[in-house]
Amino acid sequence: MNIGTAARQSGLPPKTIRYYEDIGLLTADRAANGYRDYSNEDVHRLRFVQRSRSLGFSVEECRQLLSLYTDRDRASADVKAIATEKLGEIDRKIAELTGLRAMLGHLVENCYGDARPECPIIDGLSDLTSDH
Amino acid sequence: MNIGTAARQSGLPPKTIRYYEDIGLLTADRAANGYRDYSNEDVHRLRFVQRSRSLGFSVEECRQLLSLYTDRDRASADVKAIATEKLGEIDRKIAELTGLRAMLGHLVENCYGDARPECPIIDGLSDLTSDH
DNA sequence: ACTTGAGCTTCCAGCGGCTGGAACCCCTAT
DNA sequence: ATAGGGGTTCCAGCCGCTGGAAGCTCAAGT
Repeated sequence: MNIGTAARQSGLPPKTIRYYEDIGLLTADRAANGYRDYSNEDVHRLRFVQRSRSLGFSVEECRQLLSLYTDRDRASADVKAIATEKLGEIDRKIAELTGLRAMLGHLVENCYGDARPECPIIDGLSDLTSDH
Repeated sequence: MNIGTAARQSGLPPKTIRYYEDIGLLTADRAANGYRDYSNEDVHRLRFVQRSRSLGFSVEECRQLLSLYTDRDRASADVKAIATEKLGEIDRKIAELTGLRAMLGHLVENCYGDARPECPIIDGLSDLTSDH
């Protein structure tokens, strides 16, 4: 199967698949004409990476997960450790964004948003400690 | 005031301040010896950018906000429009992360995390549609 | 048989937002 | 005089792609 088909089936753009090969994440066979040739198993791995990426794993983490995915004898604890760590990161990001949201939301709420120059948002960005 | 002092007072690393000057976000005077020379007003602007960045505004948005900040006659509606748009982005990000958190959390919860190779996380990454 | 157009190949460059490092200059204290 | 801790420039690299150019190959239509 050519890269375009593999792309459609995995949900990854061809460019990205080539990039993954470039960085040694996933390799593919080559057909006689030099085209990359993907097996169904290759497509499974591509989908696996696509999903892992969309769940917030970095490419390096995907590399680890992929080797755990391939190693049928790995301990589930190894996988869980990576996933749990990522869960913590996601939680931290959510907390951070929630804090930002509260702060920015507060500023926006207090801004009349009319033609006048008085603007609590600008004032707030100038000095977040004071009361707006 | 030298760049190091401005850095300490604004909360931005000197490298970042030079970078901002490079991309034309904030310029500084030069002293006779060629050193950048920051006024208190410059430091205010640096802090303003630092805060805007930390609230999730892109550098380009900071450029807009900065010109609104500098323009004492601007309408607060202009500022509010940018901030409200950003608020929407933050909300979308939070929603996305919350979804990820739920999915990954579900996978992690169902994984024993022991020495056995059975692993719902790996299975889930292989095929998110099936039941784990 | 020839052309067209889609799809494949490689390689190089650039995005955003810094950050590290090299090589050099300047200022102050000892 | 010298040592250090500033400052200056410029170039390169991080991550994870993405766009584009130039050139192949293949299948379909005329």
